[in-house]
Amino acid sequence: MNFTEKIAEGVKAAVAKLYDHPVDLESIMITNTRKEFTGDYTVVVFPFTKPAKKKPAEIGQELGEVLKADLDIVAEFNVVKGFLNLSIDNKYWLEFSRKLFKTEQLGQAPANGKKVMVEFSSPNTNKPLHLGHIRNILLGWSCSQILDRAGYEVIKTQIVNDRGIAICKSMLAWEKFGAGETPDSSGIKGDFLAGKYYVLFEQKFKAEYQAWQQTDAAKAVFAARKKSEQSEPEFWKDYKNTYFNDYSELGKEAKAMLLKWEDNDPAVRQLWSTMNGWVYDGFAATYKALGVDFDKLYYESDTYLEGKRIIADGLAKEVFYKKEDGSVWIDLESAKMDHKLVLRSDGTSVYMTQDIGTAQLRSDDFGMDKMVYVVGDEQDYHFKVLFETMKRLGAPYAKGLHHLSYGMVDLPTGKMKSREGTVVDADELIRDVVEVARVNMVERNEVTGKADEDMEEIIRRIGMAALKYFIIKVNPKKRMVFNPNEAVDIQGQTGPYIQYAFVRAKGVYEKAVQDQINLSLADNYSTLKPVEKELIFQISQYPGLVLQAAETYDPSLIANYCYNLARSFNKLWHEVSILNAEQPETIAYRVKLSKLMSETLKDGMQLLGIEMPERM
RNA sequence: GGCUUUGUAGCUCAACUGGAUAGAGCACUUGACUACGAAUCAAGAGGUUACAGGUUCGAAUCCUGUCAAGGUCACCA
Repeated sequence: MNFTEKIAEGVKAAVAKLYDHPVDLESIMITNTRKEFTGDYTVVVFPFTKPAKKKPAEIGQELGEVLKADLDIVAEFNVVKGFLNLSIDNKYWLEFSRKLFKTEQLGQAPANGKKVMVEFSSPNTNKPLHLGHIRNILLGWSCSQILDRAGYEVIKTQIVNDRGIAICKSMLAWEKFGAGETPDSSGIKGDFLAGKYYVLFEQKFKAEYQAWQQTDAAKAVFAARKKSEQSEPEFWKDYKNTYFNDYSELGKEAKAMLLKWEDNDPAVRQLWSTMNGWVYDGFAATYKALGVDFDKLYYESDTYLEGKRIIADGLAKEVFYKKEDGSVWIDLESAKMDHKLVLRSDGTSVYMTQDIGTAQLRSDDFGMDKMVYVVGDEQDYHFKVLFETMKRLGAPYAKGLHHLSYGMVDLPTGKMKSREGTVVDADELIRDVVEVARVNMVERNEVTGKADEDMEEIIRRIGMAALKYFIIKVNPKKRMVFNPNEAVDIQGQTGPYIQYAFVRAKGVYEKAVQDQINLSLADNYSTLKPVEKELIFQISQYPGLVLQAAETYDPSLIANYCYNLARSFNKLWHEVSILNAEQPETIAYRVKLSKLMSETLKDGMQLLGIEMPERM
């Protein structure tokens, strides 16, 4: 048992003894003592003022005396206002740390027999990945690592939005204007090439739309607008989709292509799989650079039919209802939501249809207990509706569905907008951060004069750590600001800072092994300085933190923890000497402590998808 | 407009889920390198936690209202 639990038990017994009052363990508030006070743990005594009918300070004094007498771990206590600060006997800290030294995999929870599926990335196949995807991918990857460590069997997946009008736009533009260009012939990465034609389509469409606005037909449409106060530019902006669907030549062609696709037209299907193939190759390269992979991919083109089948079933079970025009809806008013369309009047599927089908297919494949969707917060409502719908359909995993909703990544100038060309490309960003790491490394090497063939990998790890840590340290639900023009920090609360603490600690341990220092002498160490205790204390928090991060789906907890741990170690580093300590048992103890610290850091950072360099 | 999320130092973020004097980093000022590595450490300055009420021993955190920013309310995905 850990100290907190022992103290809680002690407080429970003491309150019963002193005030004849039962308290349950969960309601006892025990916090870590703030560093401006002496002590390790603090019991908040305010809750006991009612049953005890005494002043907080008095209760604290009485409780403290009983705890000191009854609990051998409590060495000293002091009372400040309503706070009872307890100091744990050094003896127990030492005993505790020796236990930690022997632990194999700190933080690895035993398997809980449950399966969880984590869906992340899920890009459209008409353009390359950007900064927003990076946040998504890092969150999803990190979450799956954390859940794995918390004892779940994890399946990493994504839904590839490989069909629909968007990809048809790219295909059409390529067919009309591409002149047979391929990634090989042009040297352009596949996802960028598809993106190029998507943009080209939008440009051609925009030109067509603007020309049309001058026609008499358009003028009649504008004159007949409902909101008479609306200005012409505003109206045309709102009208764009209607124009695309009802008037546009290009729109007509794109939609015709979509219909051919749905009819399995061989030529269209051929072009579709060719262009998607280019895109997948491009994505694969980006995923590799980010160090992530997936266990199973789902393609929208495969799942939308399953969705339609489930809608038909649900219609029979009266989960859904059909309107006169043939469209199918679900009434969620009893759950304080609206009516939502699940199937168009022409029988074709919508977004919701596909998600319903995908969920069912996944359950058929894996029988998961939980599923986490890593998707931006603009889709909060969509997932509320989806989860409620799955519940009503009676899916056994419905209550295990979770939307890991995260805020957008903003630029200092505001939102990223593809139309304004402010989208930060993922590949480019990765190249840039590694380049910053390289420049720094070169500067350092001019001083130290060391360089070798492993350097390239070390530089890559440092650059990626800087980028990943910057993004993952922010609480997912908050919007975050990223300035691509400023180099990603490598000093202070950053990935490289944590890597540096790791490299130091690891270096000390390796040197100790090389010098054949007798590490078993650590058992004789008995003094224990505050900086050492602080480190043990923090390391002891790690397993609980992993579980908390898993429960809250929040990798930023781990990120902030790693920083604090690294900071404590750096502090210790400056305050005391490790290999040059006076007593052999002190050296041995500190070496072991450094090793434990470095292993914990490495593990924590691995959960964030950040690799540690051997040297820096 | 309805619903919803977020407002914390100049900037980027914390705050153990209601606990003590709201903490870090960057930037700024000042000290500490003969490598157990200074990508570090120590110190200084920087705050009416958007605003106004309320709840209680105690509020950045919970409730109400106001203001600001974002999202959403498609037979788009």
